[in-house]
Amino acid sequence: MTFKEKVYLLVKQIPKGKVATYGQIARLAGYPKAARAVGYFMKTNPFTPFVPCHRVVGTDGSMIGFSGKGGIKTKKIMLIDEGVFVINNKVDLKKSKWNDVIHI
DNA sequence: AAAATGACGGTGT
DNA sequence: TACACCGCCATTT
Repeated sequence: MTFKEKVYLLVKQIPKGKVATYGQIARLAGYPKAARAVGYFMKTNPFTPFVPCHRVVGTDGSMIGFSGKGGIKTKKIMLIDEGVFVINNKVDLKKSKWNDVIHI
């Protein structure tokens, strides 16, 4: 199992209505500082329909990346459509972060 | 094999 | 709070 495959598996497990950060995926995959590599995998993901890369955002909820059609706007719409709280191009991680243990 | 690139993250100013 | 730098990893050239 390579780091790359772990990343894809983790991203595939992100439930609808939740999002994860690049750093979080990297950490779960075993390399806490490989966030950049994770982003690279999302960009060149060979399993586009199976890997919901639009559910992966920056550590502060910033919607970076997504070079697809419509760019950031499309990503934002998709997330909102799934029930994720999005405010000003940023995801409300307090409510929509995946694997967030703390819940008030 | 070495250097450059990129959908990042943390720290400093 | 916002911007700039440096460090990290995998991939590409």
